Amino acid sequence: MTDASPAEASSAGAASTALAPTDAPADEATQRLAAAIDLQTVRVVHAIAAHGSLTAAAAALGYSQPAVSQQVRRFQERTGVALVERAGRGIRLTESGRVIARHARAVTTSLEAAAGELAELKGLRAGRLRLVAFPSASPTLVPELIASLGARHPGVAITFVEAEPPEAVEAVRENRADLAITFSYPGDRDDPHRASARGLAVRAFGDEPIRLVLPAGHPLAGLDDVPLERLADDPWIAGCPRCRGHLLELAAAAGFAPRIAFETDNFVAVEGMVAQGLGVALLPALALRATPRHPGVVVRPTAREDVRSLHLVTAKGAERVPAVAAALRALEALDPGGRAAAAVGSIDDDV
Amino acid sequence: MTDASPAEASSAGAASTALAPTDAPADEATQRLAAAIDLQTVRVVHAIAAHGSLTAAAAALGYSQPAVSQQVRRFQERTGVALVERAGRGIRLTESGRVIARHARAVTTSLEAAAGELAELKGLRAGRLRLVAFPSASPTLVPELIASLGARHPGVAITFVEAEPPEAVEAVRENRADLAITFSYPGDRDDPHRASARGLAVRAFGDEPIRLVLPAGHPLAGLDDVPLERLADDPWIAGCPRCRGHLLELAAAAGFAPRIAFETDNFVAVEGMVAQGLGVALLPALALRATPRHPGVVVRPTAREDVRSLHLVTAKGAERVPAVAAALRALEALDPGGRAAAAVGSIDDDV
DNA sequence: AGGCATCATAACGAATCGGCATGTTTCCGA
DNA sequence: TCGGAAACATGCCGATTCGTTATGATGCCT
Repeated sequence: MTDASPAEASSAGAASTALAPTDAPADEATQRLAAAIDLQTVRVVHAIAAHGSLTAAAAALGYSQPAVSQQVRRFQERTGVALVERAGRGIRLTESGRVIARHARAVTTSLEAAAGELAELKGLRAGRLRLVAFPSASPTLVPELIASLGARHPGVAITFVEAEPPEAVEAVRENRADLAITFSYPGDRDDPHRASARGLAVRAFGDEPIRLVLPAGHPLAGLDDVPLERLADDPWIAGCPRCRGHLLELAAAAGFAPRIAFETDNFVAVEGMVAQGLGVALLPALALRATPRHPGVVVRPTAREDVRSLHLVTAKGAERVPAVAAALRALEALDPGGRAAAAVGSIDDDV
Repeated sequence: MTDASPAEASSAGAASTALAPTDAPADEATQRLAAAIDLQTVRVVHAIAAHGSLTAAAAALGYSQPAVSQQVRRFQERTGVALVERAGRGIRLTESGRVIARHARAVTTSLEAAAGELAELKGLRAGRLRLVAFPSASPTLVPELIASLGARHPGVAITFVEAEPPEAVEAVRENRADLAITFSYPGDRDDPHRASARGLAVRAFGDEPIRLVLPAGHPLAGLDDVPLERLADDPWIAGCPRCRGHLLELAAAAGFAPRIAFETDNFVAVEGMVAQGLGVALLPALALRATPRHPGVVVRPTAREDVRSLHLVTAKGAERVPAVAAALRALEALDPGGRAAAAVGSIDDDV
């Protein structure tokens, strides 16, 4: 029967049934089989199909020959489906084996695509970082972070939204942001990192000095550091609403209640007002670092070296998210509190 | 920052890199990751994505909650890629987790398709059986097998090719056939099941009686069984080439050398010749079963109840191929040697 | 503050896996 | 026809993985 007339007799309906795509909701037998198919079997069968023998497949996979042999045998044992049959001193795939080999490509391709995307994320050639930070970080820390991160990992898409600490923390909690840069005052009554940050990961990010901003001609402008109580009678310009709380606290600690003449959350405006002699102000170092010093003001540390604490807030476990991890590393590399750069008198020497 | 103006700042080239499909030949990192992704993780992540929590995913998969928890943790440990992060008292998928969840569909779909096809094969709603059998089985065993198998498993595509035993065995060996029905004579010199069938699985399929065909008016036509030696002087009609060998052997055993007057491999023609009184013949029972008896002949068993042996030949291990297994079962259910049906005198009562 | 829901951790037993050593079968060449 | 080589099969062992139960930690809600 080499090339003799093949008297073929096909039973009725064979092709139609055999070729019908299985879009029916997997019957029980299918499900049992699907559960029995493990990736190792798929890989092994794929290798066998590609290389033609168990030995060659084993070599290609970096396994020993018996390992492959057993893998195949186990599948047969637990499913009753033979994948190979002996052919001379070698083997060949059965119909079932070829079925698996055929689908193996699709599976491994999908998995490799997934692995590729993961590698992109892990290698930070992809991924995203949704950043939230308080206003005075916007012109300082945030651009520095974005520059540093963008240079090292051009594939990471960074988005930034400005928000005060409570809203920033909430954004992380609600998964609208991956990383929040926040601050808190030592005795903050409603420190968002106390109540509302539970369930989140909060990292200390150093302390940011609080500076006194005085008109250039102020009587105390000559002092190296200024005791707050000596400004008890000066009019005050309060910064952002939250900063105002801090001012009240520091003043109380110094034994007086500040007379707040003006209020604005625009720290550039604060400087302008101080320069005009409308009052004195407390500003965090970062806010001062954002712009060149106004010629009409002088900046002095407070005698107590008051600070506010910076924090990095993420979801718990998010430190393992590559983009977040990279951002955290980049932030640590920055000068967190801005002490060095913001040291009095050397404010302008930007990095 | 609920719906405040989102001052988005995206680092350069983010989108392009992030969205570029990974058609590059998987780099090393990708390969390590691909190897680390196991099916269980994929299933677990898929379930988490679908159900929103580890507990629900565990329930859906039929596992305990810690099992799922650990599965996720192990993946993180061995790849350094976080799949979930805490969110309140629950969890949510990270970017990486969503990547896997997204591809999980493709993977499980492929696997289910494969499982479906395997189930089809296993359940014999699909599959094929390439059958080879010797000529006198063509009108008897083969149609019966096809009918029986086709009725029980309409999805199995059966093809049949007629071939003498040596070619049939070779067809199985060369994977041009899945199942061969063959025969051999007791003392067959070149029994294909001895030398050439090594490496194949050969099953005994019972013995088929050899009948004497005599002209109706032959002097020995009245005997119940005919000693062969009493036909030493009759002219003989030899059947197929291989049958001729058997005839010579049986005659030799009976102590004579048959005078072969005619030769044909067409057993219908043999009967016609015998009816014309041109000689006597030996025919296997199956050949006789194929057609109604010619009125001019009588059929008698030989005194020694000579037989030829039938065999079923498959590739080693092929008995686990569903279609082959079903065919073997169906064949065993048939009356192998055709003894009952082919018993003398009751030849015509077909099943 | 207490109760419930959810996830994390620890410890344990079972199953799986892969390697090595060795046996069996088949092919091939002298 | 008789080794020898090639290929797969098998038995056994140590290591690892996996899933379970029991228990702890945390966060949400009333």
